[in-house]
Amino acid sequence: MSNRLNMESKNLIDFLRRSNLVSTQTAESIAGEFAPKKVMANEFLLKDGMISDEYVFLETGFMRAFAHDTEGNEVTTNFYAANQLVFEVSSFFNRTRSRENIQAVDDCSCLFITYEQLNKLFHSLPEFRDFGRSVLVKGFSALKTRVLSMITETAEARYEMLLKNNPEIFQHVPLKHIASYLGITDTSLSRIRKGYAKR
Amino acid sequence: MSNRLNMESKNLIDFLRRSNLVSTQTAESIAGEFAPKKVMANEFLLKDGMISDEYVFLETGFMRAFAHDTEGNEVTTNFYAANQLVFEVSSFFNRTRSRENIQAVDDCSCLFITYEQLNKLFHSLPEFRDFGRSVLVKGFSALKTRVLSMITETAEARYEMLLKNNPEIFQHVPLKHIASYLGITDTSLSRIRKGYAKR
DNA sequence: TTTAATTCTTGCCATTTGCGAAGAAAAGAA
DNA sequence: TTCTTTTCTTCGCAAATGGCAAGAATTAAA
Repeated sequence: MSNRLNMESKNLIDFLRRSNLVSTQTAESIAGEFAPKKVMANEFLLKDGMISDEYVFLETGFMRAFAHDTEGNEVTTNFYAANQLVFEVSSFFNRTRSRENIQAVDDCSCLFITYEQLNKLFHSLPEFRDFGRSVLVKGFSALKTRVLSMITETAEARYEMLLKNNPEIFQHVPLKHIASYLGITDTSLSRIRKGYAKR
Repeated sequence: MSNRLNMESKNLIDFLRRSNLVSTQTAESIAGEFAPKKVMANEFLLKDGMISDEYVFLETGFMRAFAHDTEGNEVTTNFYAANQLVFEVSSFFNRTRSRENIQAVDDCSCLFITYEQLNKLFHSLPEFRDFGRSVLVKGFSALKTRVLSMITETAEARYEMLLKNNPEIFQHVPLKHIASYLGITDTSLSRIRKGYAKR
């Protein structure tokens, strides 16, 4: 394997290592299976109706996932910053058509493996299985937190949380996408930002 | 293994089989590891602050999961009917303290294995690994759908969906629990049921 | 640079939902 | 059955949010 490829994999190796579920050596051999891939701004990593076949690590760039509601409006379901995994769990693991789109916001450089490769690695590397499970569980847990905040917090509180915890999102996407992610209209978000609820 | 135990496991075996991921033989040997357990009405299968150590199959009865919001109000996060798995993903797999409670609504009879047993089975039975992954992925996907419906649908539409798809819930728990699950107050739910939005 | 498209803000008004409280209804306990 | 507790409904009012539309601001394209 070329030195250059090693350099490219460094972030992925670190990402694998940080889980504390895989050894350095295993992390390196896992990362060695990943192939590079560029996605230019506005291009789609996944289109609804397609079956996702790529388990993607985002090295640089920024992505957004969205679905369409019954009236055809875009509803943002997720944002992805660098050094994160980007894939649609349901389509990828169930081999079903995705209901979501994943689009590059900026030019992105990625590393990916296919479903088949992932399963081979799961089969041969118990550590990677644990890692894969951990990814799912963490995502699950984050989603639960999100449901809870949708139920118990006001839109204003959810906005402030997002601003505090994920300020980078605001540097990459228009407010209307953030609004739909928060479950409100762009009008409401504008009012919230204005601080019209001053007391 | 006693005949009686086999009888008790029948629903679990069917449940495992229906995934199409495990053979009948494997399903039987998996089910053989499960131990029975009763949870009387109002008792807790899991209390917040505890670390969940049981992967539970609910044979008969009905359960409810709930968390507390910042003001201490109960927020229902899930309902569990018979022939379903009942466990808190995050606490169980991450070995962390649960933020949720799971309480028996009626007298329940369950079958369960521990975290350790589950991992042993995962290690020795690839088919069961696939099953376990499928359970996680399905739950993940259902949660996503829920978030989307919270964002794109009115409380009335969410109520009608729940009534249509999960009518059994209404036979087991008071409306206030259903209200908090839908993300509204019991007052609002009452108005929606009244049909005040008649047109 | 000029034009066009997109995004963001604002105002008006309607709708949805919440809050607190009171009473009715139902369920559970004595 | 009678009493007590819980649940459910209803009311008046306030707050949050949406829909529509117009214009301002920003960004992209020509």
